Amino acid sequence: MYSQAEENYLKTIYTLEKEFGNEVSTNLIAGKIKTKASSVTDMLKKLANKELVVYKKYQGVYLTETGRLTALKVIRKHRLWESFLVQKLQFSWHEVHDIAEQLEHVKSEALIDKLDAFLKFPKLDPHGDPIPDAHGRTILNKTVTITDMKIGSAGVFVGVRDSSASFLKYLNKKNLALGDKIKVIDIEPFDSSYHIETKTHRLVITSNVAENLCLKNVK
Amino acid sequence: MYSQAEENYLKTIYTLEKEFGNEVSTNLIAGKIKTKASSVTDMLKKLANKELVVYKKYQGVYLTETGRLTALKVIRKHRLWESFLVQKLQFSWHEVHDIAEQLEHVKSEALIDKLDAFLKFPKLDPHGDPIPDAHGRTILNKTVTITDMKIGSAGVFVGVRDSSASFLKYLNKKNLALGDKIKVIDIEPFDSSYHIETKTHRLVITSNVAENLCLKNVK
DNA sequence: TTTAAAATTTAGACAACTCTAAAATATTAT
DNA sequence: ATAATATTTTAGAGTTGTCTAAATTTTAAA
Repeated sequence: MYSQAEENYLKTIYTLEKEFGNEVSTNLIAGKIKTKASSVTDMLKKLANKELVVYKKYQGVYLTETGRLTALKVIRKHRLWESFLVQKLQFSWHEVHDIAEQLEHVKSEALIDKLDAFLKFPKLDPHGDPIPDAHGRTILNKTVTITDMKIGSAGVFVGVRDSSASFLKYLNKKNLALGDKIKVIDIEPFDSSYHIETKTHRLVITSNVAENLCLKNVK
Repeated sequence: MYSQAEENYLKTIYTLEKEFGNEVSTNLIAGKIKTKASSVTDMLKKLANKELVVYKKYQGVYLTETGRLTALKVIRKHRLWESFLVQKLQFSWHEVHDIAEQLEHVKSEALIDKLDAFLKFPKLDPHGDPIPDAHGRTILNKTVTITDMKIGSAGVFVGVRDSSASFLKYLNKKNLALGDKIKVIDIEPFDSSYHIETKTHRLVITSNVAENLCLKNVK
């Protein structure tokens, strides 16, 4: 069994590897986890001793197979709990992260399997991120951001790149929700803002917003 | 916010006060929490500094009003999670304690209130113990154990004194479940065993078992 | 290619919680 | 009432995870 701190580091390294490629630097981890670089170094040594990461001084780390699987298990728990909070307890999607951050460390295989069944084995969490199964496998989730789309094309809004509470609140305010069909009406060359349309309304979003909205089945 | 360790001590002191009366001794706590007496002493000083308990050297502790309320909040969380695990996730009542022991430390008022609503504001947990409301209040739960009953009397099985997994498994095996109507058929004077009857079957239980079954509405 | 800046690691310390062993206090049994 | 025993506390130390400040290594720039 791993400690909460260890699990958090593994999860962080996993997501940073995905985002920035293979070797993850000390400072990058420190930034994400809001701790000091020296603390990160200490922990990386511990994780390396347990063969969860490969660590060479001054050269960053990457996960071993065991480390990757452990990270995926934590992510699985996090996303299942987020799904539970939104679907069953009626939380809004911007409120669930901090709570799931705690729930993900509860130790019990049976618990998470039963939760999975209770939720009818969801494949995506409330932010559109894929939920790994018990073996760490996820469905392919081929998505595209609005900045990749042409004028006139449309797709289904299935996820966000930025899942900060402030961004999610913005989406709530603008009445954009997962599952909505979104069509690109026009792109303003001057400031690269996007004119988009849903079933119920039209609006203008900045490119900043556009590159954080993930769509599927774009045609 | 209090640490997990602090919360566990408060909860333990609360239940020991209920069971053994007001001043709780160091050793009693150590036994319950499976730690050493010296560790308990250290923690009692900390809790006393925070005015959660009143502690005098060599004389045990008792909870202050704040301490009692804090303990009740933890107990509320524990029992709500146990209810969730049994009612929604189909756990059996002997499996839920250790998991609830972890879940009870998750910090979020909103979470526990929404969980309460999701479960339709249950008043008793799966073991028949009362669930405190947000203000620490519980329903009166006047029960009687079988050893207090006369031959021929009957009542509804609503709780257990001993909620160890082994006892709960025993009850499962003997097909005794909360809500069952139980009638005392006979008491054997020789070994004080009890002959009891439910809607579906009759059985003999030792006095040891009898004094751990709580019944309500006994007539 | 040497220097300046940035990133990383080491050394030493601290906080929370635990432990063992020894000392102090309380309880009990004679 | 005193001795023996049990309980509780203190002192000192270990573990995990964090921090600051200083030293080291890498990277980027002149």
